[in-house]
Amino acid sequence: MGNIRPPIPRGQRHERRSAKVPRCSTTSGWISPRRPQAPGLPQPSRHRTMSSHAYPHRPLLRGHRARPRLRRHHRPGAGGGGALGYPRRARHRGRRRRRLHGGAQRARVGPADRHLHRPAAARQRDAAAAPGPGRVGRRGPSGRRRGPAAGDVAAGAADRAAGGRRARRDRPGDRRLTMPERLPRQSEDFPAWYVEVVKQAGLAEHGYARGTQIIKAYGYALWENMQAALDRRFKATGHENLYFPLFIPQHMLEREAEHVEGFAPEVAVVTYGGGEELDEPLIVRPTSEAIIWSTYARWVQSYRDLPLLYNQWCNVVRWEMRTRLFLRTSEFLWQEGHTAHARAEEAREEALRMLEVYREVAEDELAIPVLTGRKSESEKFPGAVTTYAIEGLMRDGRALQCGTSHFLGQNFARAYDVRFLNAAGEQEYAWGTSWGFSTRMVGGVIMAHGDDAGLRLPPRIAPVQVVIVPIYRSDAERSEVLEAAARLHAALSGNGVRVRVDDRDQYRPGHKFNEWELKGVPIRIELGPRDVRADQAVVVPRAGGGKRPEATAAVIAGMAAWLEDVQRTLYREALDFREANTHEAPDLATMRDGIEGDGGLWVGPWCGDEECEHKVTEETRATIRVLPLDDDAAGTCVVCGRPATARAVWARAY
RNA sequence: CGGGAAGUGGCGCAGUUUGGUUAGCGCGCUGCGUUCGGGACGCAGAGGUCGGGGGUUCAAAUCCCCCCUUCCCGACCA
Repeated sequence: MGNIRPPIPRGQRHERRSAKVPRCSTTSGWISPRRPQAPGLPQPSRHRTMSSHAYPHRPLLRGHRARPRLRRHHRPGAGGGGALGYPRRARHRGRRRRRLHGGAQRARVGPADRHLHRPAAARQRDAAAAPGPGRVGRRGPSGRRRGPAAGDVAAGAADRAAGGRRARRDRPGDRRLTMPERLPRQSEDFPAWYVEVVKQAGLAEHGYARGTQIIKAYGYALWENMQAALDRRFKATGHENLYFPLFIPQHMLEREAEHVEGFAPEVAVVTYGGGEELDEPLIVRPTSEAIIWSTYARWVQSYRDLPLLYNQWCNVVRWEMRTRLFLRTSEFLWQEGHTAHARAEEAREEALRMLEVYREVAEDELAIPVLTGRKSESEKFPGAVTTYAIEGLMRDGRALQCGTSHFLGQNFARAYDVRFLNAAGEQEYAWGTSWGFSTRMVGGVIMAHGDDAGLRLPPRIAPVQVVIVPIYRSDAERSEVLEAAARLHAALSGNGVRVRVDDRDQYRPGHKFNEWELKGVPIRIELGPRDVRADQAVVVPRAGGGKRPEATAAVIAGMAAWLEDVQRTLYREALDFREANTHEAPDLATMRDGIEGDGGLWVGPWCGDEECEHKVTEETRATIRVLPLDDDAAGTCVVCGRPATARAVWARAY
């Protein structure tokens, strides 16, 4: 596959550039080009700043052609930082930059950077010089594209028989695709398969700003079904929804030390609004603990005000280095629950209760088996006492964190002064939890279940559960079949099945079969004249079975159960896959080889020392995904041989 | 931030090395017709600031300079 670009209409690309000066601008990091740095916050240095070229707040930035990047740590005396000190990462990057620039105490790094690289034109010349493979199309002698070449027919048939898709490469070794709707094979190039399936199934495409995404109707419908599954469980466990603002005054975020240190590098800040520089920059929320706990301070006086059990559905922004549709985007959608309690045990129970809600939704609704447990110190949420997580295994052998629930202790209550008078008449800090589940899980569903033909969606969350594809030749047949399809549609949808009739005239049935398989619809019904006459339909589940004719009455009566079969099959296959790819780690070397090979989950005793944890990560690029709660800590650490304090599950993760 | 690849109709690309008629091809799209049980075909059409800005030239998609954007790998990352 070549590069995959967001399909930006040229007109719009142009327009974007010549657009009117925006009323406010967002920059990454705590950067304001004309002002001294706001005190107290560390300066992240690893992110790019949007330049004045792309976002021309011209009146304010005139004369600042160079990138308006200010780096606190280039200044003398900045090393001590504010009261909160530096984030580790910022410090590290700082060292690196000083090397590059000969230690110059520069406040602004301008185009000098650029000269370190080869000019784009030169790079393009180099590329042009390299001979590429010839253009390949699936073309017969007549110049037609379609219609497999003679040799392909047998292969295609064999492929289909095996449940796979027809061979789609013209020559061995040619990785290019001839058609936008053909998918790369999952086994050959998983990342390419992922991007293509997301696009071709109509789930999402790239946005216009770096790392953003446009969630299309089909992808959003999938998310809405996940939302519904979560939301009704939140309500059932006593929570209410509310909404806090997108913008958070900068000072608010600074109060919890670990929290700000964890998030500072990936925060976006608004410094201009209404054409003027703001007195106090506004953070675009990366999460809402700061603003919510600030508010809880006003809401809580006595133990009678507790617990507070709130959730919000919203977007958050985190400036990420590398992004992938759904899995890691600069802006994403999620829910964040925030609760406050009078007693520690109660908060701890709440965190575990919501972890269980996440487990249930992942397994019962998304059909993704997950491991539950707590995170190691280095992986936990900044500001939490304990982070719990559910962790799933994707079909490429990498793990995906599917949801997190945090026991916050009194950390945020102390930072934001949330105190209450207890029954004994004493002032006490409240105990907190927070928990989140995001659109990332759309990516999880894709990667946990998808196959070479495309998505396979669990029926409980599939936007379309059943698609009816009518088949006909003449006009008479057409109306006969479409009438029968409409009757079937009415009957199924009357039973609560999400069903659609694909009556598009411009595509033939075969095309529709492939398209709906790509889109992961759990059950397809083929309905032709022969079926109508026999009062039957052909039923084709996306997972777990072949085609079979069924009497119309049976289709109507049996559909709910068949959908459940698909749901079960997907879960079963995912569970079998996980079990086949979960290994006991006897020692570091075995683990390294295994992870290097097929990936998977590697379980082994761990002494609890961060040094051992880092050593494994250095050697294998795997991290501790979870420390299962119920496992005993028998054995000795796979790294150092000391007695274990926990069993750890290791994997390379998304 | 380091390394690599790329920007030409909606999508995928050719053309750039060696500047020169009117910028091509496939898919998709529109209309009509024939088709329709596993990705149909014919005919006719529509659609392009060659990423942006400068420069060189009689002449620039093509040469030079600057800039922007995207993708991949690494570093980084809840």
